[in-house]
Amino acid sequence: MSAGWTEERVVRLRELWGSGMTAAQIADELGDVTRNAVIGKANRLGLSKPGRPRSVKPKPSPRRHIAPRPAQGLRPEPEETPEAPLAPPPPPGALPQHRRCQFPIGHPGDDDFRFCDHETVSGKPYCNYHCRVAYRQRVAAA
DNA sequence: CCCTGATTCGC
DNA sequence: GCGAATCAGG
Repeated sequence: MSAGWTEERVVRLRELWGSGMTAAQIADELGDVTRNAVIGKANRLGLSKPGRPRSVKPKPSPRRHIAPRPAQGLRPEPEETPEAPLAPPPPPGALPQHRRCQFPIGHPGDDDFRFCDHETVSGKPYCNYHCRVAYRQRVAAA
């Protein structure tokens, strides 16, 4: 079964990728994807560092042949993350669990891994800050 | 030979 | 858009 790249999974990918996790680790964490899929998706998202622009390749015809691709050149840089929520989350019991931001903080599997726990915005599973992080590209048009 | 991310290109 | 195959570097 292939769970497509839902927004939640994309968000996890972004966080994990930025957290210094390797593609293999991320793939294992997300599950149901290979590291190639993770890297491929990361590339499409505009992540990935232009450190090694692999270009010089004869490309004899290992698979099939030509495809009129005009090259990709520049890719849009992702916006910088907005202001981080420095304020501490509400104390336990101050909010019902379903009103707490479910955004993962830290490295999954790590000892201090936890969730954001700030108050959520509306019906969203995340707080104001993480909604912007999570749904950055969405809610644009119009 | 193991791993890493990056790119290409058929689907 | 997706991801295996492939590449290139450590």
